[in-house]
Amino acid sequence: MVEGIRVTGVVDAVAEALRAAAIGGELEPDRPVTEAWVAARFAVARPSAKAAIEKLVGEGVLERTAHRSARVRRLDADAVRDVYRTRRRIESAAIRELAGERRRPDAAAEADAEIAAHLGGSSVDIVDPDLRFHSAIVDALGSERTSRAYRSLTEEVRQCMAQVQGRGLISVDTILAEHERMLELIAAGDGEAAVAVLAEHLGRAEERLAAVVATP
Amino acid sequence: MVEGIRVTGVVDAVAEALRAAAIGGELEPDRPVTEAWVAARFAVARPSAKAAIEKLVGEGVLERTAHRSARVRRLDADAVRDVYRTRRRIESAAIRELAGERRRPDAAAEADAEIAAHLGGSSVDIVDPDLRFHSAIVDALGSERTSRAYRSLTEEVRQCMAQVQGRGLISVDTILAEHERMLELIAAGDGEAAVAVLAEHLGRAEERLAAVVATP
DNA sequence: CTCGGTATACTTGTCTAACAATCTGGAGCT
DNA sequence: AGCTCCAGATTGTTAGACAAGTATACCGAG
Repeated sequence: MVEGIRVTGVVDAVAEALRAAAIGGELEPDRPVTEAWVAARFAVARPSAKAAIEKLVGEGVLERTAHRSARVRRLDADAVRDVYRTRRRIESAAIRELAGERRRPDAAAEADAEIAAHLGGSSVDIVDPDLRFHSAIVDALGSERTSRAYRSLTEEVRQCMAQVQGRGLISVDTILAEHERMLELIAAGDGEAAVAVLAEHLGRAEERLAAVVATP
Repeated sequence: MVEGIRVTGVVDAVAEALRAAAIGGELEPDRPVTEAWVAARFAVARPSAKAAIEKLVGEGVLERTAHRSARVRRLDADAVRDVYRTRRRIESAAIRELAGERRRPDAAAEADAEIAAHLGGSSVDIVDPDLRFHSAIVDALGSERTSRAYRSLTEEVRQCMAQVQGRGLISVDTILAEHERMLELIAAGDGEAAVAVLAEHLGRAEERLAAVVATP
């Protein structure tokens, strides 16, 4: 049995631990994740391990074909591009709506403050607050379904970051400057300009990551 | 065992049949869907029924709390609004991109032709081609993740249609006219105007459905 | 008559055990 | 060398069992 408090159940606990291992990079891609291995690793029965694996397959964290072992999905350049373009679509819509009401998302500003604390440091440390900034913009819409769609994208980004291990990142200064510019434009009601900054912001990250992912 | 060809497996077949029953309205909301009932209904073992139910819970078709029976989710006015606003966000982004390249989605025009065949008929018959029209616009982006996000929304719309049973629908003429206007504007490269038509188009449907769902 | 606590029935959660179906990789043969 | 076939490994499915939790019905007290 897995350690810790059992709020939900064995299957969810195992799924959570497995997800953390997958997006954290502890499980390298293409390594088979068999039901037996998961069962032994977390000391649960095989059906429980199976259920946890199937849950993650449903979420897209793992991939599997019939009668084959599951494996951590390896993101290629096309997948990275698709993730970032979908991010841009959702986030652009959010920005336009927020700018239309001149509504500045406070949670995004707080995430920016955390990024500012790492000025001059490594960009790896700001992956989390950066994603929190972008998620805050989307969450400001108060739309359960829009946020859910965006969340699955951020998890893929996190997994991608673990895969490239800090290569191809953009300087903290640039990220922070563009974030603040976007917030200013939203507060000023200029949605189109804010969307343009976002397109530049995400487009550059897309290019960098796609290039790095393609060259191991 | 469920009838038909087993391409994938028992669990997927049962899940598919259950999903069809849920979004088709055969399973009314709030009616408990127990594992034992599903197992008996499709002549499978309880673990298989359990897996199928959990798959649908993961997709959001069914909802369940611990140790309680699963049930078909009942959509309320807030849920309908959230679905339609999220649809608008994704579809607006798609329209802007397509209009930017003056790229007219052919599959959407084909769906419109099918709608035209029902002119003067009941709006219930065009639910499918109407959703196909909108999906075609999104699918024209060629983005796996964007399409997947939109697909889950269309399934919720379908379920909602089964729930309201044809009340509060909009005339076929109006729908078709707005569809064709959107395609024209996309081909002309006027994305903003096309988005405005879409907002009107979906906004009206949102209001109608939300009102109908709220009054049983 | 109403309220509250208990007990029971129902449902899900988890595990053990087993066998069938299928895929992979290598041994052996041509 | 290339192909075939077999054995091992892994998943797919089922059966049965017991534990754990929730909701509801029932009964007694006020």
